[in-house]
Amino acid sequence: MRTVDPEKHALRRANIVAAAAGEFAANGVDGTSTAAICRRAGIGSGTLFHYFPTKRDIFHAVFSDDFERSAAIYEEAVTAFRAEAGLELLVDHLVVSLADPLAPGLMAAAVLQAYRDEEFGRLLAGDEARLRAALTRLLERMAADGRRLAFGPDRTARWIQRLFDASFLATGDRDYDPSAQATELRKTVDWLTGRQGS
Amino acid sequence: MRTVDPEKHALRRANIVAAAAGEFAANGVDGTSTAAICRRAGIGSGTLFHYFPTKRDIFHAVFSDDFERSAAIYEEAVTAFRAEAGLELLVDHLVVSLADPLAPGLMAAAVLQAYRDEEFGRLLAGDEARLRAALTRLLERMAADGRRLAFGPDRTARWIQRLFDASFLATGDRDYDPSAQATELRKTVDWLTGRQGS
DNA sequence: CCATTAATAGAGTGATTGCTCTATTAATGG
DNA sequence: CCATTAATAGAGCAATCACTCTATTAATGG
Repeated sequence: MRTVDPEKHALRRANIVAAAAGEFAANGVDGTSTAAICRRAGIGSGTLFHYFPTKRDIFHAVFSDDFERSAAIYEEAVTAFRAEAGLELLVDHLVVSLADPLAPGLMAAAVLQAYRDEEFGRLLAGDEARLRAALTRLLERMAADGRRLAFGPDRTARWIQRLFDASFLATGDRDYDPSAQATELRKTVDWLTGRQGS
Repeated sequence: MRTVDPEKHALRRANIVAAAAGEFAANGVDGTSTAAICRRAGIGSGTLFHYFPTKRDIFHAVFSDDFERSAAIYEEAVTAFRAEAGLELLVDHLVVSLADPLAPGLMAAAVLQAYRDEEFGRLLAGDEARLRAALTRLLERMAADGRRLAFGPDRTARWIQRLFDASFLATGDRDYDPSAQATELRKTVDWLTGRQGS
């Protein structure tokens, strides 16, 4: 008999996913050929389809791997003792993910895919909903503590999300300035959440 | 001899562009086949390529037609007597274009295309730059009139743009509420531009 | 050290792609 | 009413696509 080493298998799988992410970010789902993924990953097509049944499944994997990690952070933020600390945890997480150079391309590819691929749409909506739920719960607590939010907790949560969505898109700009962006992002979030300051 | 009627020609061309826009918004550039455009426009492939040399050119036309109309509005806004009125004109224009149901799909398609198609990248960057220049000039005048902007004029202009970019993406959501969205958008712009109020 | 089977490569396949070419129709000017 | 040519359709083509199939290698457990 020969058994499968789950650790080695996961590693090889992750290597393919990483190569695919680069291609998808640059060319979108339909613009990426399975041959291009193979070339970048340094494998043959037989190997690729040994790990994933279809190209679509590779695309799903790129995101669901990431969403799992994010869900853990959302959970942690909600259970924070101070609501402010929880919000800060979420904002930090988002600011960090802004640093990923693949982010704008992957985001654009995801928007298009969500239209045509119902399963992927649900995947994406799930992550959005989890983040919004976490933000909303924290904002509700802050409002109860006397913070004057710009809008209701749920709508303010949406705006924070939207702000980051927009920033993801902006990271593709040639003159994008990460540190100025992060500072301004935090200041805007502060305004949305009614934090005192200049 | 037989001459070409420029008006009829433009009309037929516009019909193809409209059909193509719908396909591109739903499936992206690579996900849209020229056959699909023909089907939707109700024409044969021979006709399609009689009006446009390549699929890429059709995609460019979808945007450059729109950018021309926008450029005229930017121009009008900058030459407004009161800077506030000019800004309002721009915001109104953006809010109106948010109503286009194709907006989020086209935006996603555009982001991906900009990576791989240098000419299109310049086209897109040109419109962005024109809008930002108009916003910046108006904000500079407002700052000189005593308005206290959230950031410098140029960076505030960027944030206004980004806010709308984010809203374009949001219009794809199932529970998108246009009127609440517009109200909140204006309130956020008011904050960014230091307008007094609640 | 052998049986088993996971891992891999790459040639091959039918379907689809963007686009060309040819033929036909119909509108215009004289 | 005819010559000219814009407008249109659709068959056809080389290239590319996602994916399958077969063969080979190499790692594991007994």
